[in-house]
Amino acid sequence: MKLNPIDTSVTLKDHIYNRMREAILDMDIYSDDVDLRLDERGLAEQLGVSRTPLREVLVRLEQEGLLEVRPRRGIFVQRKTLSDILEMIVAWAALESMAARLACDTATDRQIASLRTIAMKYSVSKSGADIAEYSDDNIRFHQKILEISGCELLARMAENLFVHMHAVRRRSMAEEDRVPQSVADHMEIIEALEARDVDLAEARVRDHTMRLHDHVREVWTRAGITKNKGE
Amino acid sequence: MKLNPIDTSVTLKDHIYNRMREAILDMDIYSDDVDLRLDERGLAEQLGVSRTPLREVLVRLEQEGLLEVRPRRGIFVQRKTLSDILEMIVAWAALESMAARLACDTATDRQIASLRTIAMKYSVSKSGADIAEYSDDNIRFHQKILEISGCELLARMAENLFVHMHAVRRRSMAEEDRVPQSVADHMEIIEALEARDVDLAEARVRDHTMRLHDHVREVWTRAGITKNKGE
DNA sequence: GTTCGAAATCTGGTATACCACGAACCAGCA
DNA sequence: TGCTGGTTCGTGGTATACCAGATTTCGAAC
Repeated sequence: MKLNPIDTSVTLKDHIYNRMREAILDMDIYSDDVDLRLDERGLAEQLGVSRTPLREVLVRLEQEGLLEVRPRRGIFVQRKTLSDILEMIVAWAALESMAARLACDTATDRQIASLRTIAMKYSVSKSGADIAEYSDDNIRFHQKILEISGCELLARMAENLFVHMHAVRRRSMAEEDRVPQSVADHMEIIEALEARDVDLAEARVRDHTMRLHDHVREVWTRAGITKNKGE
Repeated sequence: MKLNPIDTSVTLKDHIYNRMREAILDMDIYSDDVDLRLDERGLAEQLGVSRTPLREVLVRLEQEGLLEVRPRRGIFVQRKTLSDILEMIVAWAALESMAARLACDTATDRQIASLRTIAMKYSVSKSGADIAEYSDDNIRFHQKILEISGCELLARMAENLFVHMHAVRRRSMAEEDRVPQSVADHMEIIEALEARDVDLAEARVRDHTMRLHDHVREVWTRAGITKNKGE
């Protein structure tokens, strides 16, 4: 007989955190008619827990930049401004380009090969693939680079940034016509990694991400979203 | 008569946070005989507050990597492993080298000149200056680069990393003989920025920080601190 | 009809009490 | 003496109650 230890470390707080995070990310926070205000007591009741653990979760979500707690005023889901988004992409580029450098030195051939598996998926079937699916694989590709860098901190920090990209996607960040370019970029990145060319790999990763940066700025600005409140 | 509005947004929690953070950073967490365990009730009593706001602060400090809360076990100040420290320096290098790129494009001549002010201070009087003081100015120099990049997020993320460098300093990270090299590096960085040479500035910032990385690895390893528990 | 202000009410902030898990201790047995 | 199992105590986790600032509402005065 064999028993696996039951995981008692998963506390109520963790469940609340996951639920809340999920719920927030699922919100269409840029729609005109959403209510960004959250009712602490109401949430606690919905979740069937008291305010105390909920509040600790809120503190955490606030630090991650998903919420804003205004004392005596209310708790609000944070709308990212264009400027916020752009800064996050810059930081992302910084982290991932460094990861590419490290990967050149430390990643195994097998690990680099695993990138191909992800990237190839769409070089062949890109025609019928829908954007959402590509977007997921795209993120996965970038996460993989961070992973094979061997630097967990870089990966973790980038992960926190990726979270906020969910909302951006809704605003038509990834149009269909960008997919071929993106796929091509990925291939070039892989080649640089395979060649163990530190500077080239860094540059290609950075440029790739910064292209997204410029694109987002273009699209959002064109859509007239320049004000700070989102729209 | 003019009255500034009293800042009601500074809540009790903020005070607790500052106190706690200060106290933790002041601890010599690598000494053999320190007690890394914190008593929640005891702290609350010392601070003269109840456990509730304290706990929210603890959640925050945990997320910042200063504490570790083990359910039903206790709250512990986190000792950074050598590997943790090295990863933080890598991430720092990533963020700051990107900041240098941005600064080349966007910083004003005046802003770059302000770097000289900080850097020069020790090129002339480095003889009698004590390490702690240099270390502070060193951090200030790097913060300034992040600041003039114009990207607040980069600066904020780096700031979170710098926090953890306090403890590192205690472990003789900044020996006297490294100061001249450091000062020289700073000057070269400034020159690259003045020349608006994006790639060169990035490389010099990165290399400078990675030299620290290698140095720390050297020193800690030589001291026999390879185990995960600190020592 | 408009404006001003007081009171009711809603919100997050804080304090307190209770609960469940874990660790340490101790008694009883082999 | 050494091991086992149960009890106790200490810890963090959770629930609840109360507090104070902020907002809203509504009525009285103009």
